[in-house]
Amino acid sequence: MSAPRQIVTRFAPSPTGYLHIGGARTALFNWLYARHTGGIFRLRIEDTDRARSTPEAIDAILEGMAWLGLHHDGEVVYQFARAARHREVAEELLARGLAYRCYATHEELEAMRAEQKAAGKPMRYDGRWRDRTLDGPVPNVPPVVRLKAPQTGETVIEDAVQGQVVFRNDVLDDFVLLRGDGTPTYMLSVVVDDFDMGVTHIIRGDDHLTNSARQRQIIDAMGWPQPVYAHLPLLHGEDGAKLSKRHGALGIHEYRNLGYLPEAMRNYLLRLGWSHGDSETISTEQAIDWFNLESIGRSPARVDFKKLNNLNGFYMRAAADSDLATETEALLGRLGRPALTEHQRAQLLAAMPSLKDRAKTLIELIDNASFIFETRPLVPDDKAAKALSPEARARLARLTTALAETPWTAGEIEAAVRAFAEAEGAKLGDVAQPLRAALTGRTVSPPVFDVMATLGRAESLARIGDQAAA
RNA sequence: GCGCCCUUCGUCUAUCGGUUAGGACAGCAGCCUUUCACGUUGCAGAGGCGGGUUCGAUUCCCGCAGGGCGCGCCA
Repeated sequence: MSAPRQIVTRFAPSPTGYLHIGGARTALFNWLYARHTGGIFRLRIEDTDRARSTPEAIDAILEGMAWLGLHHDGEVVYQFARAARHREVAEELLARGLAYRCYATHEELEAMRAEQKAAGKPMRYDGRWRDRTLDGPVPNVPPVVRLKAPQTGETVIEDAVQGQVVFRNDVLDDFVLLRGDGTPTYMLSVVVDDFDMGVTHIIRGDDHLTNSARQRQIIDAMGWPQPVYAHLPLLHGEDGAKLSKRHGALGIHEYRNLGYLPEAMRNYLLRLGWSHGDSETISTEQAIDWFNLESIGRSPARVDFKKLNNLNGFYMRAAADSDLATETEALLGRLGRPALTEHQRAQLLAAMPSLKDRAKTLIELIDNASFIFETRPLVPDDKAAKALSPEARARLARLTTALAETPWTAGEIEAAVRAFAEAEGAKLGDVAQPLRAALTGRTVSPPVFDVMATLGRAESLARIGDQAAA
C-alpha cells in the first residue's frame, strides 16, 4: 500500500465569460470533495486564450466563488504565466522522440479534413509528418509540435462517475502540443499544471471526457502518475436544451442580485446530480460530511428555478433576522435604491420575522416590505382600492376613534380591533382587509397587526386617516 | 460521418434482481387563518422501444430510438 496522499482538487475555469451555473456546480463539487477528505482545493485560471480572456471575467469568477463561499487554498494559478514551463515539457517530449514537428499548413489541414468528411471518414490528423525526417530545405512554415501518440491498443480512463471508458488509439490522433508561435495548447497546459500542482482528482464537466484520453497519453509519455477522473454530466436549461443566456446560463453573480442566498444555491447545486437517499435540505456542514464521488449521477440534469425558490425560501426562514436585514439592505444598495434611514432599518428588522416567512427571494421580501419604504399618502393598487369601499372608509374612521387609547403592541391592537369588529357586528376580515389596504396599499401583506406595530401609532393612524371617510 | 456518454413521475432524484417503484419541487383539493405565506392532510403523476439472461427484471447483457458531448495551431 502506498502512503495516503493528501487529496488535491482544482477548479480551472477559462476567463472568457462569467461563471455560470454549470461551472459553479463543478467548483462546488471540487470544493466539497477537498473539504470532505481534508484535502486541498485549488483555483487555476486558464487564461491561455489571450484573445478571449478578460480581466472582467476573472473578477466575475473570483467574486462568484467568494459569494458562494467556495474558498480556494493557496495562490490562484494563472496558466498563461506558466507557458515557459509547458514549453519545456514539450521540448523534453521532442528530445525523447515522443513528439515531433509538423510543418503542415492550415490550408493543407483544412483540405485534409474536407476530404475526410467527403469520403465519410473520421476527421483527424493523418500523421503526415510523424515519421518524416527533414532532409532538404525547411518549409517556410513555423512548425507545431505534435504528440507521437500510440496508434494501436487502447487508452483507458477509469472514471469515478462514468466507470471504465475505453478509447481505441486509432481514433485518437497526434494532437498539437505547441503552436507554430511556440505557445502551448490547452491539452498540454492542463496536464503540466495539474501535475505541478499535485492535483490528484480531476472533477470537471462531461465535455472533457474525450480530452481525458489525450491528456492521459501525455501523462503516460512523461511517466507521471494518473489522476482520478470524475466527469460530471452537463447541466441543461429548463427546456432541456443546452444552457443559454435565456434560461439559467446567468452569471452566478446575477443570482445574488435576484435575491438568492449562497447557502440555498449550494444546496440546490449539490442536488443537481448528487444525492444522499431522500435528503433534500442539506446544510453545508452535512454536505461536507456526506459528499462522495460514488453518489454522483450519470445523467444530465435541468435547472429548475421553482425548486431553487423553494430551497431559498427555506434558508431565508432559517436565517437570523439580523443577517437577513443586513443582506436585504446590501441588495437594496446594489439595486441603486435609496439608503435606509435609521428608523427604516429598525422597522425592517422588527418586521423581519413575518417578512421572511412569506418570501422566496430577497427581491420578493423587499417588495413585501414596501410599506416600510413608501411614504404617505399611499396610493392603493387596484385591488386595495376595491377593498376601500365607502362603507369600509366610514368604518376606518370609526376605528380610528376606537384605537385612540390602545397601547401600541400587536397583541393589544389585535384585541382592540377584534372588539371593534364585534361591536360593529362585522367579521374580523371585513375590518382587517380595508385596514391592510389603508396601511400598505395592497391586499396582501404580513399580518396587519404586525404591520401596525412596525409602523408605530402615529404613522398607522395617519395612513388610516388618509383613507378614512369623515 | 466517426468516437464516447446518457435514458425512473412535468423537474431533481431513491432503488445496490423480488417494493402497492419511495421522497422532494411544481400542480390540484381540503384544513389552518385578518390577506398572503408557513404548516398540515390528501389526490394525480414514471421505469423510451425490442430482444435476451433469470423462477423473477426499473435493476444484468445486446440491439434500436431519442438526447448530449467531442472530433481546432479554443479552452
